[in-house]
Amino acid sequence: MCSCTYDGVVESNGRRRRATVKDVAVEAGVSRGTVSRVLNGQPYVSDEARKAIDAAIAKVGFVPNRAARSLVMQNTQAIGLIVHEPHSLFFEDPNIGSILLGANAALSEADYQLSFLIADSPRDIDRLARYLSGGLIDGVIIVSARVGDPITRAVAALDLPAAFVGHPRDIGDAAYVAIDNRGAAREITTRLAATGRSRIGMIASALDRDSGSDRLAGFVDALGNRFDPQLVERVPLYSYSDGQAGMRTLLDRAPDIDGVFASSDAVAAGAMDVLQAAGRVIPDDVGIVGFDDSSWALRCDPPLSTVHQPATELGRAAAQSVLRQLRGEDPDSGGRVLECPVVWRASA
Amino acid sequence: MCSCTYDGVVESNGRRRRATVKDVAVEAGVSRGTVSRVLNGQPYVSDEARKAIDAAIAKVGFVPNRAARSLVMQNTQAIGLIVHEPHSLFFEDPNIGSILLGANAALSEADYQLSFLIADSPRDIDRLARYLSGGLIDGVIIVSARVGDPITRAVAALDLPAAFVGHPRDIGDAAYVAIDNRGAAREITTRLAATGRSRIGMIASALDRDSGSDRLAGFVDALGNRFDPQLVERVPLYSYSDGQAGMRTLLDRAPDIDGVFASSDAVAAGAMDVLQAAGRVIPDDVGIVGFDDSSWALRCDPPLSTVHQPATELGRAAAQSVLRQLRGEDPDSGGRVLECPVVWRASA
DNA sequence: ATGAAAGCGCTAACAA
DNA sequence: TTGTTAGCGCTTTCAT
Repeated sequence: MCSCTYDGVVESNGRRRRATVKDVAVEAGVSRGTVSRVLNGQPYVSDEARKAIDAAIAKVGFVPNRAARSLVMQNTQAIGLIVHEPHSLFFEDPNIGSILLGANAALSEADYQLSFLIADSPRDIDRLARYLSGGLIDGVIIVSARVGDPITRAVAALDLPAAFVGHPRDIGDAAYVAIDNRGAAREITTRLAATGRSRIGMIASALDRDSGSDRLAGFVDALGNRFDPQLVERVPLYSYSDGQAGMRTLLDRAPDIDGVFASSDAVAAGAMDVLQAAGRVIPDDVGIVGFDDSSWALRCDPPLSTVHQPATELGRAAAQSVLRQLRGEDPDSGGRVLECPVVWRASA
Repeated sequence: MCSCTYDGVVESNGRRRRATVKDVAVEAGVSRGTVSRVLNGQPYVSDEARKAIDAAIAKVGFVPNRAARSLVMQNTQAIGLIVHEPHSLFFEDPNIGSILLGANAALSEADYQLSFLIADSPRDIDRLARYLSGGLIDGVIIVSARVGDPITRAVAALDLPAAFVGHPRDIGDAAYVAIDNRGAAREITTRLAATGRSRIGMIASALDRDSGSDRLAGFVDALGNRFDPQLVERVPLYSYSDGQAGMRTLLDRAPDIDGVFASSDAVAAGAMDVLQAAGRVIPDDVGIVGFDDSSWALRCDPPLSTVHQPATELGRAAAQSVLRQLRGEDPDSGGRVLECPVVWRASA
């Protein structure tokens, strides 16, 4: 139960008004400077004054005006998180929620407010650029940027403290937190091959992003000279329906396929449904693995072998990187790469 | 391609600094007042001055400081959207993304920034209350509040312009935008019954929220005296796994069940998987319907009959309500209830 | 049509 | 230890 009163102060004309430092000062019988010192936990305040001020704050229900403080401090204690995902797609991405939560947790500890900013239309991007440069935000976390992203450019132009989740190639030496998509893809493909498969294909998505192209590269790495380009099908999105479509094509082109690396769990789920509808038994006839370790993986039957993404940690680390930059600490010297273990289940 | 330069202004000591109205004024050879008038599109500015100022703005790369403007205007052109969902659960809710997008679209048109605020822990709620009262936000949209929610109380205490998505019973005459959960539940249950089912059960979730209890009430309405309490199973969440659990219990208790109203599509998907695993054929042996018309519905096999929620519209309408309140227009006289048509597919 | 000047609420430098 | 004062960058009277 919160006992806070947001009473404000009654003016001579009878209207209520939000209390200001001045009201507190008058009520406590001290100066505004002293009130400010208490507010900011600075030393050189007598116990007596501090007590009087605390009482006065409670009495008039004072809450500092952040805009005023921002104006003088040149900071806002708020950090933006931009997801540059087209349209409503970002809710299909199982990681974004966790990234958001991880970032929020880290910022919350440092008493920063997370502001989730949506870039849903060109107009949004414009407004966003203005917002970023308007000084309402001290730093920014950028998720799922592409190479050549206008948001990336705007942030660079503003040199706003920023951290990327993922690693587009054109962010210079900006901070980023990523996973080793290529290494993980290589590892899970190798394991899939080790289950005795000889005709392994891939449904590759989102090749315009580092995550997508890296997963494909890892797949190629793992197969080495056994790699057959015929067994790779490219689709636009990490989605269930693109998984279905990709699998249909692959099945047409190579009915003898006995292993599939799907670029995400959602893609794997779509592929699995198509395979099963075509009478294939998983994992007996075809082994299949995904990527993300999202809720899709457990909904599959049999449950999906996949790569676990530390999404919460990605968000948390990105937030911490921004906070560190804000404190003027070492700029993380580039980026951090987080572990993403393979989770082996029954689908392969 | 954006030609904006965020150059700022070079100081005597050589360091770059963000340009201010004063810099623009000097550059254009006018006063700050005139610059401000141009910035705010006010009349009584000569074409000559306006042209000089526009040029100066471009030259020095001026972007207004929102904090300063907020301080004097007492508003921020930003509106918060609070989702009070425990933990990471809010990304499981298929509607929240659309609500977010709808709200963003409406606010974007009015040149407001949407700030998505997360209430993930008690500490968050505290910080949130401070944030709301800190004047960084002009109004707020509140999603999935429960009765007695501390956020609701804080907002009421601040009398911040607010609109609820959904209709908790204790929000007084605050604005809200909702669907008629009870009516829709009644309608879809009636239709399910009309397919010739005689032993119809329900998996009821989230009874601590208006949406959950209303759906149950509608179910009871529809069945009238044919209602059998034995056929209702209560589970905590609108989730796939709670759907599975609920269906197992129901199947144990009433093996002759031939119709199921699941309180959400995710619940229905869980229930459907359990039914099929138990050898029931859908819709021949058991008819099943859901609620939400989310991506779950199409992922089911056979696809799910369900109630379409106009989630985007809910977000948009809530945003518009807040904007109207901000403009001092009629406070919407309580709430709006949006249509939610039944979508009939193959599962029943 | 425009300039000068007074604040919005807060912090910080300087005096005392 | 405390009070005084000068801004932060902007808008907005009130003169002119």
